[in-house]
Amino acid sequence: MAVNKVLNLNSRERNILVKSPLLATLGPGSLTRMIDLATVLSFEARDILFRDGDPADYFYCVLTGYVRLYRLNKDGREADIRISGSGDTFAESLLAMGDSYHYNAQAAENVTVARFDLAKVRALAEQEHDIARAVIRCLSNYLRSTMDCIANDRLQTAPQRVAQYLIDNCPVSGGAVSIRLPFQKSLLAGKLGLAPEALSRAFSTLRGNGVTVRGRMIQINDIDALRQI
Amino acid sequence: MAVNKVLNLNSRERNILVKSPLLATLGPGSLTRMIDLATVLSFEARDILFRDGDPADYFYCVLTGYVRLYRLNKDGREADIRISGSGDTFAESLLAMGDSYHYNAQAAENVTVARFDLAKVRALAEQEHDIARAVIRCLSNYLRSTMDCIANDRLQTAPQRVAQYLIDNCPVSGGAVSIRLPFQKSLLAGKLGLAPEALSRAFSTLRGNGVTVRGRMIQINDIDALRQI
DNA sequence: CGTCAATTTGACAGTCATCAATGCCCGTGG
DNA sequence: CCACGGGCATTGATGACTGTCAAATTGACG
Repeated sequence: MAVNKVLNLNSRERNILVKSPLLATLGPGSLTRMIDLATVLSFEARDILFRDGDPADYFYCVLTGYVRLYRLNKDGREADIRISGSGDTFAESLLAMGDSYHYNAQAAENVTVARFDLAKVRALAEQEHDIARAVIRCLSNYLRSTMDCIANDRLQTAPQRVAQYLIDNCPVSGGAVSIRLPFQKSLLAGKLGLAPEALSRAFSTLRGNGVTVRGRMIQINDIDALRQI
Repeated sequence: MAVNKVLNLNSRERNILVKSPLLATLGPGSLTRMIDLATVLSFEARDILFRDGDPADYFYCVLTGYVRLYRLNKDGREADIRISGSGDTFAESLLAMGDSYHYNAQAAENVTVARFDLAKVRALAEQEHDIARAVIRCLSNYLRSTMDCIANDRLQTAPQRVAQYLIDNCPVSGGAVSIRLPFQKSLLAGKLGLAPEALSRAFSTLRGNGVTVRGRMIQINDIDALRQI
């Protein structure tokens, strides 16, 4: 498994990295030092980056594709915790503490990631204020969105979660739009805490609210109508 | 509402604060400066500390009692996001960004909290490495436990969640134990993402696994039996 | 255009929320 | 210390929602 190659950091990848939330706010010196620490890896769809409980020496930043973070119960059933896309970091919370991963990470499709040595970044953050500040920002953002996720899980039904997702990912604020899902529906289902069948039925329900689905393309007649669900 | 008095920091409160995750690792200088920033407030049961959307100038650390963080859907239904107890901080993620709260905070019982000015702590964290490091630690811990919460919500049934809670809060690792719940069952229900009735029924189910409930006292015949659920 | 995987649809069961009624605990005041 | 009251917790009945399994259909991609 986990066929991956170490690659050189090409300009496109470097560009994504520089714009990622973790690095975007750094000064020139810190930025260079961080980029020098980065190793680019590529994984094929379904490859496992690491498993729950594995000893942890690295954290990651997604460059292209999507990585699925999930956990298993003892029956082997999977539950997604987060879907990380371009620019997102994961396992960064190990910068503070901990020597093993607390969830599984799997490439949802062909993926390239930047890998950072935890100990080296930890040391760097001790020296450079702006790196510590950036880490705090990232953690705060993820904490906030994770808390949002709990609230959504506990308050909203399947159609409401899907409507919410569409609203949150609309380029415009009102009227009619078309969206193209950036990944498979089964991945979206997991992200929303649903079985794929439940996502499909939620879309069916939303058809009555002016939502048309054809493959990955989704047409929305009236965004404001979705807010009322 | 929100009847509260500003109090001086007495020695017991100071002691709790010094042992809290946020302050426990600080050096003498930073510790003093942080404590000097703290204002102690007290709230009565059901008082609202702040509401979702309120402009935010402070974050908090619980000294005594429990504070409920929750959000509302548009029908007015509530969902708990976290229950903060002694030593726990909340709204600390606003140290990085944001000028308003993202959830409601309510005293679950009579409560005393330490309040910190966000801007001042932000400035302090810029100067003192150990404060930034402590903030990173706190955020990492909360992020981890919040991700755990999502996984538990999505993977476990009500009796499993309750069993998990009992296991996590057992002073010993095996055999028979008695636990006293630190708060009302309705609060535990919310913490576990359940309606109070569902918690009650989960306890009924666990009776078949050697769990006896009388008021806040819970007797467990065999902890290892709970792990098998 | 064909093949395989992804998605949809149907049928069903299980879990949990909700509402209502009853019983119990806990803190209050005597 | 005991009695009392009000809120908390339990229990029953019911329904909504979603997970699961299986089969049919569609879509993606070579």
